[in-house]
Amino acid sequence: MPELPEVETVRRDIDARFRGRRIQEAEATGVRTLRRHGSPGELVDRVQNRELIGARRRGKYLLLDLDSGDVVVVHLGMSGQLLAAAASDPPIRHTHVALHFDGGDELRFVDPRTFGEVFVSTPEGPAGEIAELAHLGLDPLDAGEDALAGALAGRTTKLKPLLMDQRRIAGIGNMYADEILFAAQLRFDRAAASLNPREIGALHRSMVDVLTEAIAHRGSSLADEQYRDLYGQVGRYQLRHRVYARQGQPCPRCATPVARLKVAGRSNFFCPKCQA
DNA sequence: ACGCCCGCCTGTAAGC
DNA sequence: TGCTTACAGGCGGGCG
Repeated sequence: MPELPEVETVRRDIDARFRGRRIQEAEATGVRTLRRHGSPGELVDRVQNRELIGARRRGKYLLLDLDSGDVVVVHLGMSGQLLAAAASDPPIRHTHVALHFDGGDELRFVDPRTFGEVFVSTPEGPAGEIAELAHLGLDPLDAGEDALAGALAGRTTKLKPLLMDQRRIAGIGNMYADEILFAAQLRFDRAAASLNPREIGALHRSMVDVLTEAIAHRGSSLADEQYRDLYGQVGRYQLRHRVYARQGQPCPRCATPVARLKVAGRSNFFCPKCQA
């Protein structure tokens, strides 16, 4: 599922390919994808004849800045893809939005499971805050160790749910949470407030290292997942996963079989020996 | 106010 | 072999 590294990979590719180009025409057909709008036509009206001036990221959200000041906000959800296509390419099933750029190519939002969404927003205030994203917490790549310690302090929740709580830290999902916790040698069900300073340091270092490495390898694509980059290519970081979806395989640190434990219907992968 | 759980959704794969 | 069922999980909302 697309998390921070996948969204960042797509962001960089969109910025490189479409920045400075004008959206000549837009098609929006996915009612559920455009659920924040009264009708899909609202999005069409606000993006047509606008120039894309850059792509930013906030957590797992992709922000496409237009020359009107509006921002097209995209969340890939579980199965969303943003794909560059030529106008002559055949249509793809589950395409909910298509932006046709000058020069003939297009950007398609494809999402079978429709957990993702697309909407246009007008930033507010001097900082350009997007009201719909105001709930998002720290970006893991910007936050220092002190900020992470602050997010953990006094929390009664367990460590992994906190890492995945977008209001605290924005961009980490189930897959990278497990990889980060393995790197930090911490169990998913540790009480968040129980970490000592050394453990907080390890968690911070692991969070930055894992996410940075994953971006460098263009994200993770798994067999049962849908992630593809802007050009339809899979990522490579799944080849470096150490615990996620690797139950029964040897821990790369101590060779103990990786465990899988379902809690509240969600899978947790970890080394029962290395992580405490 | 916070923690926790459910339902949304469809392609894939396991199971009978 | 073919059909049914379980599973994957981010997020919003409801509940306690």
